[in-house]
Amino acid sequence: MTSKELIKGTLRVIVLKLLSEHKQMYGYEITQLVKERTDSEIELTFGALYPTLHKLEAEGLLVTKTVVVDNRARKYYSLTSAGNKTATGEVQSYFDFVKAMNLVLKY
Amino acid sequence: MTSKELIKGTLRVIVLKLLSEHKQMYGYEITQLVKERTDSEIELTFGALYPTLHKLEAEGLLVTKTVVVDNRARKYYSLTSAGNKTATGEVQSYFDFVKAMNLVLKY
DNA sequence: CGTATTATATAAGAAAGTTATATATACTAG
DNA sequence: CTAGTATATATAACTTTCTTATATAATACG
Repeated sequence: MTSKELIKGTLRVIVLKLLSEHKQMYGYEITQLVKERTDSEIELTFGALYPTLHKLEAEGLLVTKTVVVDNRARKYYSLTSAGNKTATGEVQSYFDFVKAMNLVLKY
Repeated sequence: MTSKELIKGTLRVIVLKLLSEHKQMYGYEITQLVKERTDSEIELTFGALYPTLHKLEAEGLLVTKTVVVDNRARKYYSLTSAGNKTATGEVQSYFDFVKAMNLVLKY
């Protein structure tokens, strides 16, 4: 994982986007998908991921459902309709921000 | 200014890059150049900028020079050679991170 | 039987922002 | 002539967000 500090502010967007793609995901699954897609360049930590998920839940953007799989409790997170709208908006904001950054850094 | 939270982690890169382009810049000038280049999408706050500049100074990446212009003290910041090397590296890391983010978000 | 992998979660601490505040000059508009 | 805007630097209090450490527990592999 190259840049640890750059993840600041983007964790929320990552989570919203992945949950908008999948009907439901559990925490560990989210970290593994990010790791897989980025060839280990971005590795989410649980200490950052769970507070983010809990905050999204508190905001009413996602709901949870606990299921027992292989004798282990697994907690699934899925976006509400408000969560899906927010996801679309925040992904757009992220790309707008990257465009703005390009204007600053391209010289 | 659209996305306030996304600036987290990128302020340092912005400052390093702008200072690597210009022999010297003062704080206000940095905020104005960012605002100008991004058509006001990114507006740096002084409460974030000055601590960042002071941290870079403490790390030996920049040096300061105070000059009086129009009866007002103006503090110029300029990168050391170590600062220039760091700037190149951190700008590269930023772009690598954006590429990784694209891999996560492009689906 | 110990280590790695899978799996969730909290707590303490650090880092990096935001917002508010203080200070001060110069220019512009009413 | 004075109130507001622009120029200019800086600190302090506070909040958010992330890192690191810790606790817990089952399964699989060797």
